[in-house]
Amino acid sequence: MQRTQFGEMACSIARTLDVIGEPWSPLILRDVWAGVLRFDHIQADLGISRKVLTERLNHLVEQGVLERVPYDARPRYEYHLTAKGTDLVEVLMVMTRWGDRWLAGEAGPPVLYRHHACGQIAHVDPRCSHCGRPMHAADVDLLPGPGAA
Amino acid sequence: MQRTQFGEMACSIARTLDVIGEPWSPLILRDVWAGVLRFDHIQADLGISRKVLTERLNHLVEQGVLERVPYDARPRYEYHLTAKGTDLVEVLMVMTRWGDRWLAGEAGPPVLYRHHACGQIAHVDPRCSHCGRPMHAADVDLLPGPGAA
DNA sequence: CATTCCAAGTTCCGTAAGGGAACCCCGTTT
DNA sequence: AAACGGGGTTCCCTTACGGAACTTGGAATG
Repeated sequence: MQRTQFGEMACSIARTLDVIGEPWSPLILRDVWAGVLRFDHIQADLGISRKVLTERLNHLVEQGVLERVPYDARPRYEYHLTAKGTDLVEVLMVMTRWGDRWLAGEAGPPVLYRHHACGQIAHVDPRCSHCGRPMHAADVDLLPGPGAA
Repeated sequence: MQRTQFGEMACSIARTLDVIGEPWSPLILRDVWAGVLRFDHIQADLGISRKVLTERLNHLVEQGVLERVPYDARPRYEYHLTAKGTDLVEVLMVMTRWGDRWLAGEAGPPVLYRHHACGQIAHVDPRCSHCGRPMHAADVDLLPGPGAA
């Protein structure tokens, strides 16, 4: 929806919302990450209207998060994650962690992550890039950076 | 906007979007996290319409992410993060990381995080809760969990 | 050669949600 | 008694979503 443009704000959260802030965009990325790559498959999996799916895919391609890749001599296309898009999946992984913890209820998480490096079922844990210790909301101060308005 | 309800899907991402998927919600959380706690202050800071701000705040309170706290004998209220909401800020921190990396450009990040534990300027780094090594999009397999549909 | 098939969109319409400005309520200050 | 100020509510207009039907372009079928 988003009549207001967030991209101009001096805030990386707002700018990120300009890319994936519309409803459906994160779920489209999730599908592509999980291997649901084609228009009709995504449409059926999500139950999204074809019109809106077209808009979202075009936007995500314009933003460099997805790329449109032919998979046949006929005009047939798949959507793949770019490096920029793959990086964005970390946001989804943290959302998954939160939903698992606060919304899954008795049934438990719908999806589990198995970490390649250790082979264990695990979840993502935010840590400090400098010292490696946990880095949660209360563990940081916010300071103006070089790109501050 | 979101006529489609995501909350019923067997997906923690979709369920999380039901809480903070509408436009503005993440920015409202950001403001509260950063200490902008009152209706008029949030409204002025974001430039959001008062009507939509009322709706979003009510929704976030209903979802248990914010709480409405009186700060005066007069009917005056602030919004504070609950434990559930504080946990959700981790999603914002990862969004910040992504926006800083891919969208900030020459000017650099608008905001810096200083980690209390080490005192250094740093960013959040997703790691495996089991082995502590990096955990990015390509480092996991997705498996059906106990709450799968 | 004409018909059917299919993926991938595009078009159209009705409805619901956002934007903006004005208004309201209620306790306080002057 | 009048003005003030925070925290909303109401109204109208415009835009975006949902859904279904239609289109396009190349293959496969008969």
